[in-house]
Amino acid sequence: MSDQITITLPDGSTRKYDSGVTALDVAMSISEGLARNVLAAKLDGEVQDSTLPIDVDANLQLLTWKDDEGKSTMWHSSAHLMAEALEAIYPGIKFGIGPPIENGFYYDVDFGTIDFDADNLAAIENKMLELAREKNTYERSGISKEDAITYFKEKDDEYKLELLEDLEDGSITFYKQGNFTDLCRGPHIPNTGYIKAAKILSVAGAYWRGDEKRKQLTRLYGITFPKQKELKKYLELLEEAKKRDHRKIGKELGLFAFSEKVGKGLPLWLPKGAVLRERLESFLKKAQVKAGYDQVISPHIGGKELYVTSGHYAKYGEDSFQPIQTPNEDEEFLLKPMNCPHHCEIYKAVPKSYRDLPIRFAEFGTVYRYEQSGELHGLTRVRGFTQDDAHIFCRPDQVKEEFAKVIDLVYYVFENLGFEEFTVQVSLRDPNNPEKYIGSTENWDRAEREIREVAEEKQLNSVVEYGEAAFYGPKLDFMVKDALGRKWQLGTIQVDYNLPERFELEYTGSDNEKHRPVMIHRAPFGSMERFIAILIENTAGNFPLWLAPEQIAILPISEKYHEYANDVFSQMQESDVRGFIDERDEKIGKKIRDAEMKKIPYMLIVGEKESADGKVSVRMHGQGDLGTQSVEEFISSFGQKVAELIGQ
RNA sequence: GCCGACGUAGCUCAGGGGUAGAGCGUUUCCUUGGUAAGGAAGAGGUCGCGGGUUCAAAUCCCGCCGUUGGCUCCA
Repeated sequence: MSDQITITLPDGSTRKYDSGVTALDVAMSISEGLARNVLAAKLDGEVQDSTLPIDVDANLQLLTWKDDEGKSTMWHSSAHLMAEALEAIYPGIKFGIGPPIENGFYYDVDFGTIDFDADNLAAIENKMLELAREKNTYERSGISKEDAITYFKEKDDEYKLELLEDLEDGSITFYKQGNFTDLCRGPHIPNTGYIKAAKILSVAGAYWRGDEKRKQLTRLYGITFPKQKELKKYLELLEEAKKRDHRKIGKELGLFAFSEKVGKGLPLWLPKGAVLRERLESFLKKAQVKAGYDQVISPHIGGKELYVTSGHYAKYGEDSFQPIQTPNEDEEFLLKPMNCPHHCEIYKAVPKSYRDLPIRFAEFGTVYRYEQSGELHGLTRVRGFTQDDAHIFCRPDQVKEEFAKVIDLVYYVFENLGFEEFTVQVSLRDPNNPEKYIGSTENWDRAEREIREVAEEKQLNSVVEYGEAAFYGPKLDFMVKDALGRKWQLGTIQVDYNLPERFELEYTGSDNEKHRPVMIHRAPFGSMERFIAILIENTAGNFPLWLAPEQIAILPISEKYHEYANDVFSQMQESDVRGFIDERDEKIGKKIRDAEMKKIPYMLIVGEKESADGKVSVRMHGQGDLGTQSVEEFISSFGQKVAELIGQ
């Protein structure tokens, strides 16, 4: 072993150390402050404990709280700390897994017969901090599989024993801090003292190994910080996020509602919500006309055979709304869960030539799916929703071009609605579960290849997810996060070779032979319900002018100016400006406050001065007084603003 | 569907074994006021629904319904 090794730091500089130096030593040699903040080390790209000796030349990055990997190391260690605290309070409990996650960490716990008090999380937090103050080191040790099994047998922890089954002897490590020892690959922070603030965020059930047939453990979600102040900031951020929740804003602004009598998961659109939705539909319809789509309309139900043919019945029939009976006992209809089978039949209604393709059938089609009750969530997961659906029927040689055009359309939609943060996900088959999918392997391979190629040609920054495909074809999904950080699929584009086969779709080629078209399913919004939910959370209810259900509020100073206010209002209505007059017997300050709370883009104040000069005082939401304008001036500038945003 | 929590006036919420409270909203009256809450009076609830315990249940227990945090699922 050489006595000296060379450490290369991220800035390219090199330093020489004695072999066996630790990352922490290196940090110390740079500055004591740095050493205090080092949570883990990245050695030649591999994250590891900062306290491990280094005995070869290496690239070293010191990970702190500023690095995602630093954070996740600390949260991983925090999961162990929470487990230690839990074990101290509830001796005899068993542990599943306890990984770091995007915001914090969790640990799955089997409390057995112990009565776990979910209302007293503060006791756990306090215990964690008490243990943290002991600055116990996280001690890593290699252990033989046999000894590891013995340890957990003694502890009677069947979960850890099951995890051990999958591990190779010789690669097993334990980490011990204070009184808690865990099977763990690491890495960990040097000691518990780095954890200065802890919060248990929620308690939930979670199936062991994600399998609903197995035991449900109690999952405790938590988060920790190196400073108390940061925890406070994080909790404030969470509070802010909750204020943007579409369920809250939807109620406040009177956009939508639910009714027990109508049924859960079946949203009711109130007048203002309906305007918002109608505006979005017009916007997309217009873009679709330009992109060569034809609007079609199909009924809300379809004969059972339609779905037997499509394969939806075999796949989802059992778990769906059950077939609708008619007085004629042999007849059964299903509430449509998808528009594609109907669109296939529309395609078949008229014989097609290769010259007709591509054909693009678009429909805002309302579909019904019996989602599991526990899954329902505001407008993002419902049982009845409207897809901005379209199906493109094209020749095999047109697939990629058509697919690319749809991507452009999705980007057009997202850009105009200010959706900047989204991820593009290529959703492919689960290679371990081929029975989940219909159709030939060749067709699947082809469809998946085409999607990946287009994604590459379009230079989409996409991630590949296996097992996320639809049962009939792979997808390109556009994913966004809601106010609480949950991921949802909005836009989707799917290549499908299978339904055309099942429905025996054909076109006559230039060779005068019959050929099979390819289908592309696509929905830029995904569903109107989910899209609007995310739009509400993105904008906090401050919709762009062209979408706002109420664009103006006319606020007369007193009753004397109601006549003038009505005069102004009818001029607005003639120019398709949406709004209302606040004729309540209230002072102007009150009317302004209420209009501000309702997030109405423009308030037009009219009183003595304005009525005398044929003007309005314009006040913009969130901005304040903009001064006076003539009614004509306002209308024309307003019209321009709307035109800029919607292009119509 | 599973585990946990919650359900009181239109909304937001307090209360809690002796048959209900606040603020906002709403209604009426006074006020006619110039850029984020004028004043007064009134109406409004079988405390989600159904059982049980009790002299007495909105309050305690059980079931159901709904909402909700997760898990599983998601055409």
